[in-house]
Amino acid sequence: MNEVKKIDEITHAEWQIVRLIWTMGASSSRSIIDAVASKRDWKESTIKTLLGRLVKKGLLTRVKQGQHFVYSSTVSEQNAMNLSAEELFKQMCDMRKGQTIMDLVSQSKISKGDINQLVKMLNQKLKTAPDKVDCNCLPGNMNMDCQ
Amino acid sequence: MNEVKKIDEITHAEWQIVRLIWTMGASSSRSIIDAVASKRDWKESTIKTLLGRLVKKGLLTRVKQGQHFVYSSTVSEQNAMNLSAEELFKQMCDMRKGQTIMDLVSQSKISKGDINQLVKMLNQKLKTAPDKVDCNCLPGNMNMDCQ
DNA sequence: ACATTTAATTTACATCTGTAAACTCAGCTT
DNA sequence: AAGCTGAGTTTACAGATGTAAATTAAATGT
Repeated sequence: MNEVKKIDEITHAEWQIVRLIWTMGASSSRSIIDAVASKRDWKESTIKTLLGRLVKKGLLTRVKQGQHFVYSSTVSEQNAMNLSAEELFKQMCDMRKGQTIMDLVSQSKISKGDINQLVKMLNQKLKTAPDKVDCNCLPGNMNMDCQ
Repeated sequence: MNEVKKIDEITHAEWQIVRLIWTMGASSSRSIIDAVASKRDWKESTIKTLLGRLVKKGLLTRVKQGQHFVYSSTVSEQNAMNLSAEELFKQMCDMRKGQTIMDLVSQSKISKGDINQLVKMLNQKLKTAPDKVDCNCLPGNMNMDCQ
């Protein structure tokens, strides 16, 4: 059930674009350009280049819709977010991930519902949690597999 | 009290290097090269280039120690991890961060101590948590400020 | 049909990344 | 003193990224 295609790294500039598409749903380059341009002053060209690259990366697909194309994303926003976060975490020290998660929790707006789920999951996790997680930053146990 | 210098993005290759330094403490390029080479088959040159770039980025400093240099990091590992995670989160949709944190929690080894802290913080946070966090992916409320 | 508008494709170009060879300079050997 | 060594510096080079102008092709107006 985990049909998670390995997402090619999403760059800063690209996030701006895909987020719009996730939220607006399938869209023409026109509406994307307008949406982006209203906030970021990127030239049309720039946005088109980005759209092209995203298609090439496989993060977006497009279908001819009359004269222009309609772009839609191939991965859900939640999936992309999770994968990107996991990707970042993979290259960091195991021992300190708990604290980094603390930091994220403290900095993020989280709904009551999500908080409750989190607490539930954590309590579950607590049952089998180790007293201490070892640092894995030295070669041999380092995750150098990423990338 | 938050003397957090804005960390220049740390790249994949660079993480490998800094993690060693964080763990081994101040080290000569020799020991870094040996440590890395034992796992990754990067040429000495490569590692030297990376060290140089890290110094230029301000993530490492070095002091002449006899004939060679000793490198040490200017930011703590925890700090770097937190900032990098925050950086990534900044460009993502507010509404779904809770779930992404869930995902991270589910994928990460976390010690009992950290879990307890997390639960505590979450329970605290619950008191003032919103029922729903709004999506901020459309221009106007999107965080396009990053970078 | 011809000019104009729109959209997509190609080309551009500086900087950053991954990866490394070549070169240089201060000591160490002999 | 002359060469070897270890460590740092410079140069290299392809692919990724941010940013966009130029070009081509299709659609529409008149």
